[in-house]
Amino acid sequence: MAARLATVTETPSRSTKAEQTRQSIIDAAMRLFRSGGYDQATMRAIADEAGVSVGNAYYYFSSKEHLIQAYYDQIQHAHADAAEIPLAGETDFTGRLRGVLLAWVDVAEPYHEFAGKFFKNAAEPSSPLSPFSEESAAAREAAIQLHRRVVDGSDLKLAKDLRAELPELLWLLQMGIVLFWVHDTSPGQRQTRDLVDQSVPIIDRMLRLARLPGVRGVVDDVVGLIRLISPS
Amino acid sequence: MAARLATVTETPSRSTKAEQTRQSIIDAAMRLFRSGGYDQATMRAIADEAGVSVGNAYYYFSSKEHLIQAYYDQIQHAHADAAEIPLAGETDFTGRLRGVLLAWVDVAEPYHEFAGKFFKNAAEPSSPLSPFSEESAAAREAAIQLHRRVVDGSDLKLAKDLRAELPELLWLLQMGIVLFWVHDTSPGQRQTRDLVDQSVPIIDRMLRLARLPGVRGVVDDVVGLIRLISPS
DNA sequence: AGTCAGAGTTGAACACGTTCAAATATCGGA
DNA sequence: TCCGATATTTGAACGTGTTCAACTCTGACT
Repeated sequence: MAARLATVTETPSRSTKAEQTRQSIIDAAMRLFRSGGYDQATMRAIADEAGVSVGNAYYYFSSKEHLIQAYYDQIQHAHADAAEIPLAGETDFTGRLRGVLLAWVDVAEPYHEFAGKFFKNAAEPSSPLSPFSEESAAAREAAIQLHRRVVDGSDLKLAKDLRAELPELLWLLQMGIVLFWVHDTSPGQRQTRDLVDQSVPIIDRMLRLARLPGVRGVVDDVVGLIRLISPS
Repeated sequence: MAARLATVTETPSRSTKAEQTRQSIIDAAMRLFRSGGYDQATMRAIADEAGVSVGNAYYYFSSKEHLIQAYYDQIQHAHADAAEIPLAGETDFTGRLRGVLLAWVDVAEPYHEFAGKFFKNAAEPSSPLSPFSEESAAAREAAIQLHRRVVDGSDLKLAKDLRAELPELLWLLQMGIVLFWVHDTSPGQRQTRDLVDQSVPIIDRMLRLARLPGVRGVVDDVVGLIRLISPS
């Protein structure tokens, strides 16, 4: 920490004292979540680790959940980065989708033990951590945007309105996979990876089927239904 | 409460002191959950209302979650009862499914405010309240059995293996509806009722489609996948 | 009737997330 | 340079779910 002592002449405009405190609290929380899991990372321990008082931590984060949200955002960003690899090198729809979904499993793996506790809080409808909440709108939109790139960069042939709605459907698929993943206790979350491997080709075949005359009507209805229930 | 004093000569074999205490704790919890919502129903308040000490409540229920499970079971039973009406009077598949799903919304309505908090606890994978947990196996099996009756008593024509798996799929549908319902803040949960009304005909049409030659293969794969991931 | 192991019961104590009145630090303007 | 308003920081205190050593009661056996 001694190495951190400020080169005083540097303009402090970009990192005021307050910003430093805020960041040190996030950093301390990260360290404790990683090393000791969720239960060890009490607000008192986080404050201690950051070298501030409990009340001060609450000055910057109005609840423990808001502090955890930083963790959540970090996974999102790491996923977006990791997803670049399959998105850059693939044009096949199944390859792109599989790549993006498995990238999430890879990125999230270190957080798996922690995820159960996170998930618990995220499940409460009134929680800002809920994937359907107002506060998560930005993160949700970013995730949907990622799936839009999966679709747009692929050679998939689809009806216009289904193509427009597909990213949101793929996001719902991802939520389902996350739900499974949270409950997956197999080493390395192998079962979730198997689920992805098996789901993707099925999705692909269903989408091809959607062009059949008899099927098309039902698909339109499903799209209409999703549009009805999706948060927006 | 004075009216409760025991007619002493009665054989106490069926309700020992312990059983009475246990029941009075459940009853007190029910009363407080109903009147004051989840936050008011602290373990101390429950114990007070039941006329026992906090520690005693924990002697019978190893956590607040286990106490809540009694609540959960009560909804299940009420749903099973309410579902008898549509199950007795309908042979049309859509009518039966719609009736059973709406019966759930009706039965669960008084618990809606409470459900968010319950849901939060149920979401944690390690929680006994999780619908996928070991402890919930009995309740889960009962719910699937209910959907088996929806299918068996209907005039639905289906391939054998899909028919065998359909109750479990319908249970998953119900879990999805519950997820939506928890987030549904519309008065009387009207949006959830609309969702049921619109979903059921779509499900019906999809099942009819499943007999088409080109579609059948995908359906088989989906069934295989569900079989892979379902808890059992 | 007397005994005693175990069931049942108690309430103080613990650690947690959170709040808040009070203390202190910061910084632009006189 | 000093002032005052505002931003930041403190730690004791609250109510929560949960634990536990100690206590009382019950009922089966001598």
